[in-house]
Amino acid sequence: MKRIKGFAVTADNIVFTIDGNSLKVLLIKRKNEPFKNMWAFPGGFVEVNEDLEDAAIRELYEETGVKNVQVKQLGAFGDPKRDPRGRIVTVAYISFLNKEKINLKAGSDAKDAKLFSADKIPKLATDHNKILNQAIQKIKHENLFLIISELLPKYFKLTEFQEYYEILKGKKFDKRNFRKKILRLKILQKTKNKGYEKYRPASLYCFKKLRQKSTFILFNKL
Amino acid sequence: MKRIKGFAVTADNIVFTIDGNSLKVLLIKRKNEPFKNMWAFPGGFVEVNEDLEDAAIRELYEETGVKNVQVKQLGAFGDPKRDPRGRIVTVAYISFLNKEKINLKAGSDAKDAKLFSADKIPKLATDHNKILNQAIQKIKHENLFLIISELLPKYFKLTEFQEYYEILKGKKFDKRNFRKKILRLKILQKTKNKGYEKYRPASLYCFKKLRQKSTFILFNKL
DNA sequence: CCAAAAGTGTTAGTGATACACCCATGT
DNA sequence: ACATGGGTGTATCACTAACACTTTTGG
Repeated sequence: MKRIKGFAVTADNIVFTIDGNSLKVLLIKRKNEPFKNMWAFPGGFVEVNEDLEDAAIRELYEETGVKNVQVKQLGAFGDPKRDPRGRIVTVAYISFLNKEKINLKAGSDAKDAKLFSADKIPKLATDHNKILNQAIQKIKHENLFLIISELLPKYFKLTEFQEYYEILKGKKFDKRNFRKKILRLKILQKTKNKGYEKYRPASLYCFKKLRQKSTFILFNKL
Repeated sequence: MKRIKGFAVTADNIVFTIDGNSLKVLLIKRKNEPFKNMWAFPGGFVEVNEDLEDAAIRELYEETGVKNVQVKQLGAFGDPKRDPRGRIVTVAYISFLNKEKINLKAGSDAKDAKLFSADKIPKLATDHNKILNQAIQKIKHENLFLIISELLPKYFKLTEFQEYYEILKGKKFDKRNFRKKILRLKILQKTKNKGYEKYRPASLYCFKKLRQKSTFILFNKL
């Protein structure tokens, strides 16, 4: 483990997905010191000529094979004692992925990659538990519809939409009221497709292509 | 102007206040290269053993004499080309100050310090215009009551509260409806003090000391 | 008594919540 | 025919928005 002179900057990814009926976080098991064998966010050093966000996306790809991700910055974490190698400031990025897109592969820096339920997180490397808590707080106060649109597949049932909403909010909603509320917003489009299942097939919906203005309206509606 | 090897990290302060009838931002005129003589946020290099937030608070004090500030992180900005001296990542912090507390003094790195109306900002050093826009966007989606509580003096008239709210929202509200709404939230306490002015004196209010729970409720009410 | 800001109530509309049954399909 | 999840309407309540006059004070 070599010490670092001056400042170094890392980019870390907090990748959320919904699987089964809970919110999950993608973590990797560290292969190297420091924090060897502990679970941590996928991430790593930003290169000197690389943009912070690009570094996050690159690291995520290298360590987990995940591609084409939209990331959103959570913030910088720079406690002087957060890394024994020296002064390492990390910039954390949040992303949301449909579970189908997560094709777990262990990369260079990771022995193993795994999804953990957000409410059953082990002790993570360095300050990653603190960062994760902040991320979870943040998403609770964000526009859930935008988040859900990233988590859902292209076509989905209203019931699935509601399930995701309930997982993110952490509580149940009345089906009739929920449907009225969503449909009133006119952000969804009913398609002619029907889900094929054991029982009565549901209508499938997709998101309308939004213009600037409607995105803004959405923002204020929760 | 000396070049920097590897990474350096700075902390910048975006200080908002309300003065007259507009939202203002505190800027300093840079004394040194790069961006000499341009307006910029008060800020500077984080020391190797210093926490990011502490650095922001220290720099703000050194450059403007402002003390006892609560700062909130906006995020990290790290375009590789944002500073000609090399790779400098900045972490930006937002704070809100009652105008009385801003006692402008030009410090080591600043020739001059001044409040600018948020809608009349000149071309600033490096990416500071971009950062400021992001800060303004952020506060529009934040809990205005918490922000107003930092901007107002300890005792204030409901009319002042409403003025501040209107400035932050960028529109006018009906006085009767506004008062009903605020008072219904029960976050304010009427005091026995009365403002002394030319005309009919107004009751002065202050914020109740909030417990955890009410802070949370507040959060969801806008 | 005049000027200026403080203070106060009612009504109509809109969105949120609570609540229970029938429908379409596969087996 | 039954089991399962899909789909629908109505009544109440709370909050929002529109709207104008009286009160208190200093000069």
